[in-house]
Amino acid sequence: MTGEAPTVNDIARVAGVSLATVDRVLNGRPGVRAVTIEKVRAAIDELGYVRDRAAANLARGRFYNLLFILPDSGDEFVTSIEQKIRDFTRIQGGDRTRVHKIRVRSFDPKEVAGIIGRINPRHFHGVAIFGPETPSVRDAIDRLKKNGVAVVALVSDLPSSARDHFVGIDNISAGKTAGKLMGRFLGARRGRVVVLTGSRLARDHIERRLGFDTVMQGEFPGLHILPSIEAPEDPAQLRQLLSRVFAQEDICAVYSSTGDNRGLVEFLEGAGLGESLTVIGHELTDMSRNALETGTFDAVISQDAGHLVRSSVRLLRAQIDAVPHDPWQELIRIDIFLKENMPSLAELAETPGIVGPGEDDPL
Amino acid sequence: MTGEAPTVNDIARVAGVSLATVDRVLNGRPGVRAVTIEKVRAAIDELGYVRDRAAANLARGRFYNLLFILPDSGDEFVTSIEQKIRDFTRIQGGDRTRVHKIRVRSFDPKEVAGIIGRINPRHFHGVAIFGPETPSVRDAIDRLKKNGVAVVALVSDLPSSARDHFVGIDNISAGKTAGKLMGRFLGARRGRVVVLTGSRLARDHIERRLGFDTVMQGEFPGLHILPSIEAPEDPAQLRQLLSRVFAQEDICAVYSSTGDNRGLVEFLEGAGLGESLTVIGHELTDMSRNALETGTFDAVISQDAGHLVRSSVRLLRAQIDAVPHDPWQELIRIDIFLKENMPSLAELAETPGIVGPGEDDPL
DNA sequence: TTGTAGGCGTTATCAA
DNA sequence: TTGATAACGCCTACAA
Repeated sequence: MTGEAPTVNDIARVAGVSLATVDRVLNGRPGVRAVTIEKVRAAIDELGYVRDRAAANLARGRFYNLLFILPDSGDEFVTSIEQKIRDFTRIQGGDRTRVHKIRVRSFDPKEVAGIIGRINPRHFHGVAIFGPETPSVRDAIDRLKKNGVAVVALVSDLPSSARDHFVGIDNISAGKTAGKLMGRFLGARRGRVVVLTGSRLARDHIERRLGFDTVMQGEFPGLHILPSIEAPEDPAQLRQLLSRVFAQEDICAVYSSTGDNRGLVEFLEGAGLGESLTVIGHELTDMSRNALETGTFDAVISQDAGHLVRSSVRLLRAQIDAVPHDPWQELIRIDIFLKENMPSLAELAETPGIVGPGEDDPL
Repeated sequence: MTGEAPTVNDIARVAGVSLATVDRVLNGRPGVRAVTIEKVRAAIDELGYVRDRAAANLARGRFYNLLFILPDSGDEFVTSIEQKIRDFTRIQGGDRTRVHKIRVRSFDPKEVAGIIGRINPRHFHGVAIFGPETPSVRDAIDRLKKNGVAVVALVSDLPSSARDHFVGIDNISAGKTAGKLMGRFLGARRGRVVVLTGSRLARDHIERRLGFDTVMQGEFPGLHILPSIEAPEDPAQLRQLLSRVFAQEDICAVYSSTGDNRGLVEFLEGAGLGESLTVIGHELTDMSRNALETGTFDAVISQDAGHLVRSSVRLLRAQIDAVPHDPWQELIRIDIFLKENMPSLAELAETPGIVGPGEDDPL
């Protein structure tokens, strides 16, 4: 039951060949007779051999150099992704994975394509891209892939490209979820609904709006959805804009599909509007967490930034090594947070916490 | 930038000592002069050394033998945890971690304590326990801990014991979440609410009920919560019982705090009641997923079984190695699923999927 | 108190 | 087509 795991040596012995031959079979290298391959195979099956990947990486001297390309905005959500990349490095440091990041002028297709084009395939083995879906970006990704670099699209999918995976949520469903929740929360109430979208040239916001509208029109015809407002990134500008919008009568709800909640929350709390309206935002950030706490927000639709980062890393590594992954683990969930189920920071404080390499123990 | 990572050899060279001395300092072993320790420390800092834990484990020949103790019920939720343990083994096989599991007569304190007491600390380095909180269980855990075995409480906390961590959700908050959602979904409607609880002698169900009641009484006084019904595990029995309960007038909602939705869903669909009632259940299982799809369930409060398993394993390993963990990653979220944000099986099918050790490549 | 040498499981470089 | 043999980064006898 506790018997030590079989190793290549065991296989070699059982198959009556040398280590080198076993290795050739294991790694599908040429120069082995079919008969010999069969002998080795048989031994592998018989012993139930499973390769020790850590030892393999050690011997190979393999390092995983990964790059995250993120939009260069002050957006709370993007900032939290950056933070999680740092956390990852701190915790997982020393597992032969190095994660770098670069910020690119907010969804500027030329810039993004340029950066991708300049990636040295000998240096970076995998890239996670949070960027716009344009022909130039697509072509740059396809060239990267041709050069053997693993690629995942982050947050906003790039389905027309050759990216290996998409790491993020289905934004149409996220929009539908927001819509359903809003409709049910409002119940029999009728009125106008303000919708705020991001200024990004990205699929994610368009898709959220689409999903939201689908549900609202289909299931809650009593609510009147106003035309989308493209939210400026500067919180102060947004506040001004909102005060004009709220001059209208009969507004009963707000749906913000952006990942930046600063301007909206500041406006609502300043105007004392939060309590009376049904407000649903995106991404659990400091601002939205607070807004849930005070009752300004009724719900937040979110995707876990830490999960996005770790999932990207795992998928890139799996792609590089051509090994399988667990799709359930990599599926990013569309989180719904109410005040009641919001993960509290206090909860985390009770645990040992993320400690650095320790004064006397650089593990 | 890509410079190879520093190794013990580099430290030895820079500090002007031997590998063995470096190792002694790294592992805090005795027999090194303070001056030497300082030299080594300095070299470590200077080079920014981070230990390669995989190599360390390889050298040590370390294996992690972990044991999951689960209640022996046909419960869908427990079954899904078992499944995730198998998935973990399949995917993570070969990372020097062996996960075993044992089923214990459903929440029988004597049995559980007996099993825990019989664990050989030389064989198992870590144990995850999903069991009842009784003095005998607590004492058995405390003895285990004294023998140097890492212990986590799974799903249902054992706070009075010496367990190292709790892996699961805050069930009071989960109950509150269900209550809030139900209250808001019902809006102005009034009526009676049926509550189903598990037959387990466990904290989790008591806590859920507590949280649920708190919110209902505090925020939705128009709803009348009926006394809890302890649901029998046999679906057929539960159906019978429910048909008697539903003879009452004016029932507008059902909250089931169990993780087994078979009997309830079968009853509701059989009686054609799903659509008109507001129904909230726990745990995303085949049954509840289906019930969301058809509209029988309005929402499901859940905790990710895969996350529970992986988190337990990571925490046990971190405890065994005395290394830090990422509390954000280990925090189990209280998931809310509506039909709209339910992870679909189809979504997973598009990916490569969990493949076995492959015919020609036992990686 | 310190150092040397060998080994963990795998891969890679030779030579046979 | 095969097999010795030396790495990889770390740990652990045992020797000095």
